[in-house]
Amino acid sequence: MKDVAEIAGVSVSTVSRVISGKFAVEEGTASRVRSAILQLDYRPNLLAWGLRSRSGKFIGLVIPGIHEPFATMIGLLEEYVTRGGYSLLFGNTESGPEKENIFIDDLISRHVDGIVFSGVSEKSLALPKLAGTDIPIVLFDRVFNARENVVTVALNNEAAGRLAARYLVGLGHRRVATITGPPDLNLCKDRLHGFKDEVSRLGAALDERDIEVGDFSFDAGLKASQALFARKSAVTAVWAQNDLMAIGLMRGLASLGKRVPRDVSIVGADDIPFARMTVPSLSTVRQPFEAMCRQAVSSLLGYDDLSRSANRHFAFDPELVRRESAQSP
Amino acid sequence: MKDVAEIAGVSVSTVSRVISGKFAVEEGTASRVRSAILQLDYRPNLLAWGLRSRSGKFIGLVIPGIHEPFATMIGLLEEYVTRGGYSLLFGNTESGPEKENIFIDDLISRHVDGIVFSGVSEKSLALPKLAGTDIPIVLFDRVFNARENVVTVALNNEAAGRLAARYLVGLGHRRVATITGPPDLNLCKDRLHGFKDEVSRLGAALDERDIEVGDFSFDAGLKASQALFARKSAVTAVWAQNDLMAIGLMRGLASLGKRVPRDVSIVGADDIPFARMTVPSLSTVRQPFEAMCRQAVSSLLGYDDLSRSANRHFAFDPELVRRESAQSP
DNA sequence: TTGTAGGCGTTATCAC
DNA sequence: GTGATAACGCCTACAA
Repeated sequence: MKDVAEIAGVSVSTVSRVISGKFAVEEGTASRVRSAILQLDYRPNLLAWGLRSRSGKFIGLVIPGIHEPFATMIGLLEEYVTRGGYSLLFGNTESGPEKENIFIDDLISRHVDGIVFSGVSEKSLALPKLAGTDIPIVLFDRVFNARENVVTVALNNEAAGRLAARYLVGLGHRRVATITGPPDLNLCKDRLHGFKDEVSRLGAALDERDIEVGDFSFDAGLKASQALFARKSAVTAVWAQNDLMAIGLMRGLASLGKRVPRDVSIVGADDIPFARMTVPSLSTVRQPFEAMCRQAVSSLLGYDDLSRSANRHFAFDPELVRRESAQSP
Repeated sequence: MKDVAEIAGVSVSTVSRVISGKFAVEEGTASRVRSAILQLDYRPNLLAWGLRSRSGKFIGLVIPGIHEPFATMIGLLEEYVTRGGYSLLFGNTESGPEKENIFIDDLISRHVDGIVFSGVSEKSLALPKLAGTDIPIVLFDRVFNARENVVTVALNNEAAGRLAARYLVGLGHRRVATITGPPDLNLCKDRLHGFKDEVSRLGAALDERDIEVGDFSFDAGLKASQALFARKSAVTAVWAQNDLMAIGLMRGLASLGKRVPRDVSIVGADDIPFARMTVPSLSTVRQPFEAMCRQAVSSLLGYDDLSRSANRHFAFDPELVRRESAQSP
């Protein structure tokens, strides 16, 4: 910038003003400055800019893995974040709390302007630490009650459970099973509660022994297929709390010689890109990730307004996607 | 930091020295400083640090999408990058060259310490621009000859084609087909050449009309299933140049009533996580992404050594993964 | 071993 | 409308 000023024969302040465009500069000098910028291929130094303005101009993203649906989330968030003129700094905390800790410290040190947080477990060490700072946070898909002034973006999980139940029982299934995610996650409890309640409300049966506990992985679905169907079973339909487990279940059922959906109907949750690619394609309870990510980013960018408003919790309604993996028994 | 110095009763330089640990500091003062740091919950400002050291302490990643296998790449690179004490700044250039341009400018402005580049097309506008800077670059999976001193990490693509051919023909297939990626990408040409050459060398047939041109997407595979098998065909095996197209092909074949592998054998490339999840599971030519990403990062971190050495191009050998989607005809 | 001073590239505040 | 100057938080000669 000093060089630019020299070439254009003006002071650095004038150069700064031309660049920002927020102040009046005579057209003649302005164009001299512009051509000097071009000539030198000058680029502003965001580090220096950030130092002065106390803003790194980026958004941090904390997620517990790169598998779906997180990969989709990363893509969506990146789009909205860059569109807002920020950059995405992302960290995978799958490997444990130490990594999470390091990453959060890094985000603070870099003066991020906001964080989208979706931790592995709900008892994360990071949130209390973040509470000490003034960094805007959005909790994605995880609902805590630790911090009062935190913004929350999540699926209406109970409704998701009810939707799956209504679909399956409506199809005519009388005896259903389910595979849950990690039980320490509130969202799993909510989904299970909605599912359970709606199933019994509609007069169908969900035996306690037909509730398998998984961890949202393909292998958990595989294992559940054994637990549920290795012996003869009266269950004709299963809801898995995410697509990956549903796909694992389908895969396991194929190995067991059971046909989907003829012998067993399956419904997943999320609607990851892969759901339409399987054979049979997977019916699922869709999470509107696009709207959710958009909301997360816009909450971050207009954070102050929100923190003063009462409405800081955004619950999105799930949507049923009918494909091939479920039918009437 | 000023505050820390005040509390500890020392000067800022002493605090700096304690933090860096590179200089001798008396144990007494050092511990006073440390407790002051703890007391104030002080965190160094990476923006200021970067301004002085002219290093943002991060690595940029430019990729043409978040679908597989890029999602896996992101995860792997993030791991190696953070392990080296850097952060990952990533941008998806799927939406076009303007976005790529903006992102690259941002990376330069942020003083990234290196860039892993995997563009959509090989005629990217970004490379020439980057050539003007001294930022270390690693070209991932894309081979250009634009820049002499660029580091390259890629699969041995011709070998991948040969491997697929040997496997399929070895199984007994006499008439094979293939689906390629975008023809303007060198890697696709290389894969095709290897496949073609090896097929004919082994005395099997690959008709020109049985070479479908795709774009690495699921839908391209779907379309190819129509083009190849909607009418009666003598082809009994297909190699798709990536897994996503192979999965699309399987999906299309199922809709056509053809069974895999009984009627048609299929082999993919990449070995994305989903390859083992499909029914039937997908046999494929594996790209050793882990080793490739590790190499990319370590090339970036030790760039200077490499730029002086002759060996700046790393080609990794593919590996055959036998699963269920291919068998003898 | 420790302190002082200057500068990294910006922008904001004051003069002119 | 424009220029000098201070300050953001850090590091590093150089001095003490």
